[in-house]
Amino acid sequence: METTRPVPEPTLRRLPLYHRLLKVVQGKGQEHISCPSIGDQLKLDPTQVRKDLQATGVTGRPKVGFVVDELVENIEQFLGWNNTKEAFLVGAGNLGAALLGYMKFEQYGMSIAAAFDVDPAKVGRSLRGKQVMPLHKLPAMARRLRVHIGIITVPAAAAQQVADLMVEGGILAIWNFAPQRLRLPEHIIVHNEDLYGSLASLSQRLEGVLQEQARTGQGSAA
Amino acid sequence: METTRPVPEPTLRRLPLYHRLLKVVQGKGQEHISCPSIGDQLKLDPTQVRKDLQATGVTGRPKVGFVVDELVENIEQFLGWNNTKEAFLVGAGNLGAALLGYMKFEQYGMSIAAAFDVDPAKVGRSLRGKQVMPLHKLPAMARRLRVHIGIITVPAAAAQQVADLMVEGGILAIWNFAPQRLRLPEHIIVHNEDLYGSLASLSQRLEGVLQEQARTGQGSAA
DNA sequence: TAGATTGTTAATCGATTAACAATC
DNA sequence: TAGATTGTTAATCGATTAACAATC
Repeated sequence: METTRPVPEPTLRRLPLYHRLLKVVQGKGQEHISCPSIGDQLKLDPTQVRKDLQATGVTGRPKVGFVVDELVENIEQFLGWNNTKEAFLVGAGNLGAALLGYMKFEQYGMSIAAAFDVDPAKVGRSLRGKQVMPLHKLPAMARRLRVHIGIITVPAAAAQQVADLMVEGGILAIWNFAPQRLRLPEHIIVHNEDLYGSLASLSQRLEGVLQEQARTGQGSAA
Repeated sequence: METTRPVPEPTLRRLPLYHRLLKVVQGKGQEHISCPSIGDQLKLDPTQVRKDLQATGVTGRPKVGFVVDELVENIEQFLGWNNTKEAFLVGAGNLGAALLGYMKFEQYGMSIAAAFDVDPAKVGRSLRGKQVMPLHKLPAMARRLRVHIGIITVPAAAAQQVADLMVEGGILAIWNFAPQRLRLPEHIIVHNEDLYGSLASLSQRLEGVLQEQARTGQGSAA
């Protein structure tokens, strides 16, 4: 029995990028598109684009390229954007509020069903149109509503405890925005967003450029 | 002349993780720590931990490990957390407000000096204690204050235009939260945060698990 | 000393990129 | 047809992991 190799993480992350471009192209009424053309617009290697698209199951025609409508449909299908999954968000602070309100996750296959918090001042009210429930109710509600995604936007110190409650509620995938690695059962899927790591990398690279400038004496005179 | 190899991106992203753990360890009064111990607590390979730490320039002692204080100091030094860099944030919406207020970036070497927006209703007011300025003033202010970091939290459609203004202002590093790839001069450092890509990956993996469950018939009965 | 841990070199692994025949 | 593009296999590249002598 052949074990189907999982689709590479980088590919999964690029698919929404293609989707966005394709929607624009679709809006212009263009029917076909080639990998070199996509690669050119997105600054990606054409071969890489082709491999990524093939992961979704589409096939193209030499000389012509791929059918735009088909590509859009396949990506949506492949990423499960058609059957929306429900999520619970824990931590109704600034970041939590931003995720609740700003992002149009519904288009991307996820709907945040409710928010949770321990702060009595927040519980019971509604935030960006979503009810804020007391945290201790999460496990029971997650089981009852069969919610499988948990979003953590609490301070680092509280993250592990929240994650434990999510697991107790049968949640299978956790999107963790707290700067804290979680200890979880093997089968749980975790994505650590880790903004500090991202910032660290950006700032270290910048440090290098600035020192280079200082050394060669080319200041901010552009 | 030997060209010093740049530190791998994944290493840079892990350094804040070590730092956080080390601060905890430091708080407990522990003086030394070994790579196997760090790896154990962070679920990372000990050799990887050693390589990462070596990138910052520290050396350890066999059998004993590394001096905690020295590690903390070296990481902070290496990531440039000691001399704080100033940043401008553009897009005073939900996410922008969250980044302005929630995150304690100051501890991590970055301070957001001001926010910008095109919305007259937002301009002139202050948000989370920071002034919101009209966008068109960004280039001149960035040059005058020698701000080198730009944070983009505007809708995708406006992102490129904002990026162009940043470049005009001499900004060297862009932290982009808009789901839009930017066309920039070669020397500009960009980090795309791309939450949709992250979500896509999470949800596709979950899809796989759910289908597996459906196939083998083990429902949510834990 | 014995044994854990470092520093370093080699092997593995996975993703990106290059090469090229097949095809429309 | 000629030539661009696909599909696929091979080469490259970089990061992770393994192996092992040096050392405290």
